Amino acid sequence: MPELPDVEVYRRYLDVTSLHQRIGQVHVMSPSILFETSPQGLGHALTHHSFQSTGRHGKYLFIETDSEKWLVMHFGMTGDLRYFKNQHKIPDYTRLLIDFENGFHLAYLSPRKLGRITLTDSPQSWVRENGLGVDAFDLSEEEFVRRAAQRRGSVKTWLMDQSSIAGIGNIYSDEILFQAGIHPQRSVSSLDTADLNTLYKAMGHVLNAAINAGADPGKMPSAFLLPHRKQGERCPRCDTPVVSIKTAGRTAWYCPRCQGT
DNA sequence: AGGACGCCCTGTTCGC
DNA sequence: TGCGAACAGGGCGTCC
Repeated sequence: MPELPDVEVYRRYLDVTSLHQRIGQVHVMSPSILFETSPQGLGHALTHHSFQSTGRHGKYLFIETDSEKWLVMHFGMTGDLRYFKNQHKIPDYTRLLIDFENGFHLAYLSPRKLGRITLTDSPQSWVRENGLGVDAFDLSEEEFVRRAAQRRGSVKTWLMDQSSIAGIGNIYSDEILFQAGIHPQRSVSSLDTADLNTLYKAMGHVLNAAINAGADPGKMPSAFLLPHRKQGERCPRCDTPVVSIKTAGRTAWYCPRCQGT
């Protein structure tokens, strides 16, 4: 789930559940998810401190503490956050568990352990040092067009390139291209001004709509391709069977009629 | 530079 | 029904 809309939903969830509460113990169930820190490092940064605010850049979630450190979370291909009271029912695949002194807990879930957690002093520096591009929501149309002009290769690969635009993954790149009526393997250089304008608008529309749907596939607008990304499904717009191709190491789903061939 | 590919993990789905 | 293979919404390194 964890592309920009999903991570934004997690961020808002943290805001309404986990801020300004004194943290007790921190349990690292799977140390392999940590990088550039250790269970001790996490404990030192969090225990007896509290979360103050949250931020997001692309698919990364940043949580400010009152210990000078920010917690950085990434969810890989699968992941979730869960705030709950009953300690006897720790969710499956909990890799990090944070106890609050009010009796509640925050669990970071990562079934495939492809998620990563670390600490940083500054999200801005961290984003820069890790080569992330501009967040998809902070990208103006002018900058979008400028970047397109410098880009070669396929449009889907570009949308998914975190060092160019941060936040868009396989699912939402498919959705944006579907809404824009552009084939995933079109080269960026073949897009004219009108195409880029359509694509930019589709990007904003898709990401906003997905967040408003709580990033829940079942609540997406009916004109979305997202729930139909599988064999035997049909285009929600023209009823043509959807097809898939392998590209950029991922499976792209699209409508051969609405998006060309 | 772009893209294909293997790999990291493990649960779910597919195909025979 | 059963079982192994293929696949899954990410990202990194390597090779061409």
